[in-house]
Amino acid sequence: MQKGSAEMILLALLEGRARHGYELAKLIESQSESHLQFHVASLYPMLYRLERKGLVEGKWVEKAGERRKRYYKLTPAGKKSLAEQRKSWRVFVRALNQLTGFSHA
Amino acid sequence: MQKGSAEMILLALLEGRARHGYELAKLIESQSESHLQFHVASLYPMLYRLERKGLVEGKWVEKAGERRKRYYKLTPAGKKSLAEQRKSWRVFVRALNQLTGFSHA
DNA sequence: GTTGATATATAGCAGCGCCACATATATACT
DNA sequence: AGTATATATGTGGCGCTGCTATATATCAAC
Repeated sequence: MQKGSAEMILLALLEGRARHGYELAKLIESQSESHLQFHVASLYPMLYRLERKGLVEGKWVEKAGERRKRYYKLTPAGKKSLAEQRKSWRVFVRALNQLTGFSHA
Repeated sequence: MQKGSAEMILLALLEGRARHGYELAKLIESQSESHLQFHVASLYPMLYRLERKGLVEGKWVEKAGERRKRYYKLTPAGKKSLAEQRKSWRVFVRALNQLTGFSHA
């Protein structure tokens, strides 16, 4: 997995709605047909980091007959950061393509 | 700049012909219109790493009236590694696109 | 003769993601 | 009742990658 992109992916997945850690991991693995997978153990520290940076906000949710879960959602700062990361991602891919002829198709 | 991609870029640039460190840095900066730039100081350690891993091979070249330069070229292992990295890069971009709707165009 | 471009080198550091391990609960199988 | 599996979160330690700062040396230009 491409280093440095994990954060961007997490933010993107939280864009639509709040999700909890385990859900994110499963989502990434299934949606990408196991091409991307990052280890659950990496995920939680990453979420803490994002929370510490103010990009996401976590909230404990407890339901009867279920384990407690921590749902994360994007903060305004998180949305802004995601937009910037999307932009620089596009710039990067374009530049890489030009430099090396690496195709994306 | 996307972490983990520097190595791939260097290998790709050495694919055609041998180049020296400073040339690589300038090439990356100019060809990408300064969108990608990595600092000269990062470059040399990276080249040593690639050499230690057997992916490139360095050779000192001395010419009268010029500073000595160290030209690096791809080894067979380097070519193989580049091919693999290109492949997984494509897989990654496709998966990312599917997961997040990130465009590359 | 000093500045700027060319060219290489090293020490130290922070972030990112991995691995191994740990904990706890609900469900399903046997 | 016992056990395995899936769900869900947490932690300590580690290695790689790339950055910053700094150093050295030569050539061209002014």
